[in-house]
Amino acid sequence: MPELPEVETIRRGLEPHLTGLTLQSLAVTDHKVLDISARDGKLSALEGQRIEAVTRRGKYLVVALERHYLIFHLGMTGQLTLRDPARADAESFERTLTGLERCDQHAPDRHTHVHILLGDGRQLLFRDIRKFGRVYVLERASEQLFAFFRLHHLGLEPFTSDYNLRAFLAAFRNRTLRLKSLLLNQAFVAGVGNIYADEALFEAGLHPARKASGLRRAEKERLFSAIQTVLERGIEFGGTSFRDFVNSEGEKGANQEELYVYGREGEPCLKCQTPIVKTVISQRGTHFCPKCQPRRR
DNA sequence: CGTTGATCCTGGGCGC
DNA sequence: TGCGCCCAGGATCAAC
Repeated sequence: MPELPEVETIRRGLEPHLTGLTLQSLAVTDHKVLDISARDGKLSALEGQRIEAVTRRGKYLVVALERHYLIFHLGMTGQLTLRDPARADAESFERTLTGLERCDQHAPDRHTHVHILLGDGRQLLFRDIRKFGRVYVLERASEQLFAFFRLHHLGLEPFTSDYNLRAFLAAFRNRTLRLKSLLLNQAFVAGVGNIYADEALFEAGLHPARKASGLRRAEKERLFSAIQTVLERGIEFGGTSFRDFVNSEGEKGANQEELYVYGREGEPCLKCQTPIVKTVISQRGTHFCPKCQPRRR
């Protein structure tokens, strides 16, 4: 679920609340989600540090403390929510709602693996049903973050000067795989996952099974723009909530209503009415319009 | 070096 | 109602 637009939505939700607050205490209840290098007691060193910034690179969310970085990757089902125990609906997660009552907060449950208590009494909770998510702790020395991103093979970062046509074209070098696989590779463009890969290929009018090596320059240029377009739209609509994604307030996004191909198998293409086709490419469900995205150019 | 496929988890939906 | 099976938005690493 959480691809760049979802992580950015969470980041924007957290940043104004977290910046300036103190991380009072941190408890990890399932150490599987904790990166091995952080399991040696480095955690207590975080307590008492002030939160200076909340940033993002690809699908990684970075909380910059005074002397450390606390990094979250949400995997497939990860959720990072801000909870105010003093709020009226704080406990409603655990009881039956009636009438117009709403519950936008997640009370901790058996899937909540990291509990962070903040200086103002609120909590930052990391919850992840499938446990594919990870939490990393780095010392905040120069180059540490850069090395972390290099270790995780992160490629071009959309919406930065990093993401320019020259670099994009260069990233096609020695690539023979299919377009869908290329887009899922974080070493190509960081932050694109299964949903936005399908949407970007539709936006660019490119068949997902075409080889990266077979694209003309004009087609690469279309893909370059399309990736930005679909990510931008995803952020604008607050992320895509198919199953698990919620923002930092526990609310669903609206981008699932704006998708052209993902999850629309058999439904008419919104541009040409041709039924959307679903196949499997590199073990991932792949959706496309056979008419708008022809196999041969 | 690039690419492919298996694998880590849990829960929901579906068919029987 | 219950059970088994398949599916799910990600990243890594062994093997080719």
